Amino acid sequence: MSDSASIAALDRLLQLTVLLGRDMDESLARDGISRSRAPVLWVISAAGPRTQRELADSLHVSPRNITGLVDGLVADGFVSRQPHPRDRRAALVTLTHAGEALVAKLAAEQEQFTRQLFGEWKPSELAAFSRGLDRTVIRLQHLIETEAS
Amino acid sequence: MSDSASIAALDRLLQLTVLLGRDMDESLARDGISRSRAPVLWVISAAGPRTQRELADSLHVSPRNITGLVDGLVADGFVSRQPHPRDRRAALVTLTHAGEALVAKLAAEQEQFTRQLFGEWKPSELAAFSRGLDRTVIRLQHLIETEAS
DNA sequence: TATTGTTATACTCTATAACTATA
DNA sequence: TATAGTTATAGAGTATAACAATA
Repeated sequence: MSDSASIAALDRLLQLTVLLGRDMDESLARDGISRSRAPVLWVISAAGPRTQRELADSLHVSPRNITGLVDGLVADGFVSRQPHPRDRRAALVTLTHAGEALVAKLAAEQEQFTRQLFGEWKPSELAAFSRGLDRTVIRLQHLIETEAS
Repeated sequence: MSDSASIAALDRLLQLTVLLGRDMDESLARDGISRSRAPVLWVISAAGPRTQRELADSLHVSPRNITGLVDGLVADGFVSRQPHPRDRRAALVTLTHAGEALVAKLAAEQEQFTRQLFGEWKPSELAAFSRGLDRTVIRLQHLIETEAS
């Protein structure tokens, strides 16, 4: 039955989601940040200083929520609100030195985690797995879009 | 570089985790339950009536947290607290008829979701992907255990 | 003494709605 | 008028600590 094989695959995927979430939470907690706040840093690190509206759109959360996340990051010294050069309503959320250092640390830890997770795999195995992940992501995005409409 | 291929694989895995979480949240919300409460039903459905202590251990959350989750499930009519036959301190959290119906509905939806996600895959592709998931879960469980010690 | 589950308390994350300052 | 971000308010989920009832 190909059906039961699919169900087993999804079960494992969901299990993996839970384990990955738990591991990430603990790892991030050791670095003094949470799973909700970390993506704020990643977006700014990748795209440069952003307004809170842009962050809210990128992360698919409400503007009010971003206010709270940024408040926390400011209190912990990882970002600062800089005046927007052309719009006095908006603030540009910008990485501090500590924020940049944290992003670098998170990236290094993620690299080490990757090595622990996939280091012993044969290239052909990794390639097949990656193709599977690709297809699943694409399929899932399509499902979400068609559901939303 | 096999290294960059691993990093790309983990990136996709994390992306998949986010998408899967979002989709699950919405799907569960339509059924009138949350991502924190649903696993309570799954455990009871699979293993029979459980004490709150057992649920807390199974789900790796605090007993206090289980009190709140069960309170919500009781209020929504999906479970009831039955007296424990041999321990008057404990209560056995038990599925109601509505709870059993909900679990059946969730299982059916998950099956349909599986078909949408993997239905068009070739058996060989699915098998390779599943093996990859298996290995990743096992490796991750091992990492978590060694970290904890 | 130890365990079960509660009350007390507190924090994070999330949302909607009303409001202020600016565009 | 419209937009950016705030205050006000509310609710879910999470945790620790102190406590009552029972083992």
